[in-house]
Amino acid sequence: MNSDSSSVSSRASSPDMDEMYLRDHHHHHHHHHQDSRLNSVSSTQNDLVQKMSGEGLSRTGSKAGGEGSKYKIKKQLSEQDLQQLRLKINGRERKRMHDLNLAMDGLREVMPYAHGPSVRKLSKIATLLLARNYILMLTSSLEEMKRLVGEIYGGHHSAFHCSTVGHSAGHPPHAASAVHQVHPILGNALSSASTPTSLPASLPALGTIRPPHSLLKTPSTPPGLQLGSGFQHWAGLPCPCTICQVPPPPHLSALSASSMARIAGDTKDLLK
DNA sequence: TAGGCCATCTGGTCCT
DNA sequence: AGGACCAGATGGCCTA
Repeated sequence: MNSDSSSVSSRASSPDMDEMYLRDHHHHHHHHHQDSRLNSVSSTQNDLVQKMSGEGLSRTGSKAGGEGSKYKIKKQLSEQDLQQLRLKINGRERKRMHDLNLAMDGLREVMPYAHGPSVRKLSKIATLLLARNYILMLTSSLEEMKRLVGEIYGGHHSAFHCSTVGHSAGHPPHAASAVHQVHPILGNALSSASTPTSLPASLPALGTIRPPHSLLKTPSTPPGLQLGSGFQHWAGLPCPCTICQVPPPPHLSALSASSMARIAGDTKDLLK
């Protein structure tokens, strides 16, 4: 869907909008709302009043148009200055959003789903959900790897290692298994991205995946997902001990690959 | 045509 | 004061 009307300045209006505005708003009116708004900021105060009173506009309209005090306050500035300021602010905001979209593209690039010209780009919300689940999957894979490595080298070292370095010492006993519980249902969470109401039911154990918007708006990680000191260790400095430097056995790689394939496969639901 | 996704504008708020 | 961040509103584009 967004393959061409992508987030990064693929819109016809993005990069040199300021110039366009600067040129256009003096000459003719566009039917686009952006232009009309700019006009309202600029010299055509009549247009402003008309547009504000015409329809129940948002707070944008009601505020500026309601009493006109804004104009009185800002009248100290010349209208040219006001317009320049608006353009400057708009340009900054535009750039900010473009940078955000660039970061989103960068995230898409590293996500395990099929890339290609024929594949529709993940939506933003789908990208974020997939990234989250991908991280969970990697975390669980890491936990599993640690567990298997511990089995290979015997429980003593494993226990000693973990308690010494603090990988899982701070975890409640179920912490790792909780992550493991996520693993089989990552796909459900992914495939449910477009139907967010089904998400909580699909993850009863954690109860962490919420409808997209509340998920995105919630900065704090739910208790069930807090990865604790162990995760910080693994995600940060490399562990100096020998266990952490043992390469994962081949069957673990296969496991990761299959998981990735599953996630990538589920992505198709998001790409519908 | 309805709904999803998006870019943009805009004013408010917070931070430096 | 100026910039960053945020959320609401709006309209365009695309797809089912």
